Amino acid sequence: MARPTVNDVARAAGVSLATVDRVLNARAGVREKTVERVNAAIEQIGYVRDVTAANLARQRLYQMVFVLPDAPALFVDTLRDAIAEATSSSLADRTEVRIITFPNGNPHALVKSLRALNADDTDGVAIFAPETPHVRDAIARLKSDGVPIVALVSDLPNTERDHFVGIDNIAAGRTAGFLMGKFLGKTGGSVMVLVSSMQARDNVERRLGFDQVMAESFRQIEVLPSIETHDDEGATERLVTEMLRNRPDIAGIYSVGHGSRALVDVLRDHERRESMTLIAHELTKITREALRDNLMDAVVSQDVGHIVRSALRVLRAKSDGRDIVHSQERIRIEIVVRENLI
Amino acid sequence: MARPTVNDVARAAGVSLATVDRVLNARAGVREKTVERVNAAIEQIGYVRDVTAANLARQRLYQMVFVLPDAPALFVDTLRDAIAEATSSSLADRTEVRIITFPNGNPHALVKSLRALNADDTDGVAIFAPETPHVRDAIARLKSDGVPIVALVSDLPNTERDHFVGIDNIAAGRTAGFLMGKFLGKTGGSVMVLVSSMQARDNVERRLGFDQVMAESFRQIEVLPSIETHDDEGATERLVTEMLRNRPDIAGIYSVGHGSRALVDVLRDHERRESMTLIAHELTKITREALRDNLMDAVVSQDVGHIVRSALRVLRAKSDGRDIVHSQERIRIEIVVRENLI
DNA sequence: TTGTAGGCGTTATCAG
DNA sequence: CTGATAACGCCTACAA
Repeated sequence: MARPTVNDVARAAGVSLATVDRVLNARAGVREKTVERVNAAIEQIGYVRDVTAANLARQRLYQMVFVLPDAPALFVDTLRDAIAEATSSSLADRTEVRIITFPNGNPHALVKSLRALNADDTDGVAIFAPETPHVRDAIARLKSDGVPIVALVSDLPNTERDHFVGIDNIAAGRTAGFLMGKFLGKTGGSVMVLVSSMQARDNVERRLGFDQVMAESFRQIEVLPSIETHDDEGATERLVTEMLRNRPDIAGIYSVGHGSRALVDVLRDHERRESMTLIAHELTKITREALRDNLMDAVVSQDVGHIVRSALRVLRAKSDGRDIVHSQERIRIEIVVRENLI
Repeated sequence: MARPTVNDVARAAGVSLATVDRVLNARAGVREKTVERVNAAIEQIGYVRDVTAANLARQRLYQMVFVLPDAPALFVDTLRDAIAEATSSSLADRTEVRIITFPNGNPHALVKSLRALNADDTDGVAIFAPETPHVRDAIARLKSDGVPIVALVSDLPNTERDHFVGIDNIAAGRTAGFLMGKFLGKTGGSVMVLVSSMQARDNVERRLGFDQVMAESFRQIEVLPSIETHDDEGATERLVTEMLRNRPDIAGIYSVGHGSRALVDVLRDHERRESMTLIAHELTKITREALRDNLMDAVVSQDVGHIVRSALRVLRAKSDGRDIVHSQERIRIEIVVRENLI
C-alpha cells in the first residue's frame, strides 16, 4: 500500500518516466493526447508527487528575501530576530534568506532595492512596507518576472501580492477597543490615542476598528483625536506629558503604532500611573517590561515567529505552485496580559 | 559552497560511504579509531545530515498514535478535528496517524490500549489522559521499548514522557483570574467556579492559578468553593440554577473544565445574563457562539491545530534523535474575546 | 515527440 | 571491520 510513484504512473499510462515528468512539470514537447493519458493515469491511481524527493533531485535551494524598513520601532527588531531564528534552522528545508533594509519613509530607496531583485536569484519576497504607487509598480514588475510575493504585517491589497501574512488590523483595533471598554468599566472617561502615522495602513485600520467598538458598545467613553508621533520619541514624550496635564479626564491611553517606548517612559514615573489604563500593540522588550511592571494592562499582538515561518512556507509553496494549508497560515490576534506573558 | 555531503566526509576521513553511514547511525562494527576519524571529519567540515534524503532512502513512514478519552467535552472533538486536518496533509511529511479512544475515566481500558502498542508499528505516541499509577507503568513500558511519548494538553510530569505539548495551566488559571478581576472592576462581588473534576490535573492547576491572582490583586472579590460537574450536564444545569437563585451576590462565573455547554444553556435565557461576567476555557462551538452572542466575556484557550502539529513534529524529531526548536513548540495561552474570534 | 541513463544525498545489502 | 553497489522518488541531459 505504498503511495504510487512516477513509475506507477508511467506504467499505467504506457509511457516513460521522462514523459510523466514533462507532464507533471507542464513542460512543452508532449502531444496533447499523451498529456491527457498521463493525467488520467495520475488521477486514476491517485498519484501525489513527493516534494522532498523532487527537491533533492533538482538540488533546490529556495532563496527568499525579506524587505524591512529600518524604523526605530522595536517591533521591526523583533521581526528581525524572528527571521534570524528561522534562518538558523532553515537548512533543513533548503531555504536561504537574506534581509534587505530600506530607510523608513523613503519609498524611493525601497523601490531601488526591489529593482535589484530578479527571478534568477530570488524565489520569493516578503515585504513589510507602505503601499505607494512606486512600490505597486515595483511589485508588478517582480510578479511579471514570476517572483512570488507576500505582504508582511501590513497588507498591500492593491498590488499583485500573492498572499498577506499578518492580522486583520481592523479586528485588532476592535480587540483593543473591547478591552479598553471592559477595563475602564461603567465609569468611563476619555481615551488618548497615539498613532505612528496616518500614512501607515495598519495604523489607520486599527484606529478605525477601535472607534467602531467604542461607538457600538462603550458610549460612556470619549475617544480623543489621534496624535501622530511619526516615531519621534522626544516629541511624543512632550505631547503625552502635556496632554495628561491638560486633561484630567483621561483614563486610558491606546498606543496604535509599533513603538511605545516614549509613552512608557512618561508613564513609568507619572503620578497618574496607577489610575491609567494602557493598551498597546506588539510585544517587544518595552511592552513586555511594561506588562510585567503592571504599567500596561494589555498588548494586542501577533506572533512574529509564526509570521516569519508562515511567510517562508507560503513563498515556498507559491514558488512550487503548491497549495497552502490556510488554517496553518492564519495569524492570530493575540491578547497578552501580565499573566500569559511567555 | 553547497553544503557538505557524506561523500565529502568519507573523502576527508579517508573511508568509504558505508563506514560514514555506520558512524552516523551509530551502528556497530566500526573500529573505535575509525569512528573518531569520521567524527573529526564531520566536525571539521561542518557536515549536517539531510533528513529528507535520509527519509527517502529508508522509505521512512512515521506511524504516530494519538490516545484520547471519549469525554463528552467538546474540546476533545476540536482536538479530533485538528488531528484529522493534520492527517490529511501529512503524506507530505511521511506521517501516518491513528487515533485510539478510551472510555473517559477508565484507566484500565486506557492501559489495555497502551499495551497493544509496540515499537514495531508505532514511532511515537501522544497521550491525553490523567496520570494514574497504571498509566505510569504503561508509559514506562513503552519507553523501555524505545517509543517516544509526549503528553498532550494535560502533563504527566511523573512519567518518562519525553515532552509536554500544552500550556502551563497554572498560568492559564492566573490569566482567567486576571481577566475576571479586571472585568469585574472595583465593584467586586463573588465568583462561582465550576470544575470538571478535581482529579484532572489541568483543572486543579487552573483553579490554583486563579486563586493566586485573586488573592494577590483582587481582594474585593470573593471566590466560592469549586463545584464539581463530572461532565454531567443535567446535574450542572441544576447546580448552577440553584446557585444563582441562592446567591444574588454572584457577579462572575469561571468555568475551569473542558466543557461549558450546560453553563451556557442556563445563562442564555437567564434574567441576570447581562450583569454576569463569564470566563471559560477552550474555544469550542459552544464557547464560540457564547462569545459571539455577548454571553461570554472571554475564553482562555490553546490552539489545537498548533498542539497537534507540534506533537507530530516533536515525535518525529525524537524518533530520529533530532533536536527540537523550542520556540516553535511553545503553546501559547490565548485569550479570545468577541473581537479577535477568528 | 518520446525514451534511456545517470545523478541528487542517504541508506542497505552484499561481498571481501 | 570495511567497501562497492544498488536502491529511494524524482529530475535532466542526451539520444533516438
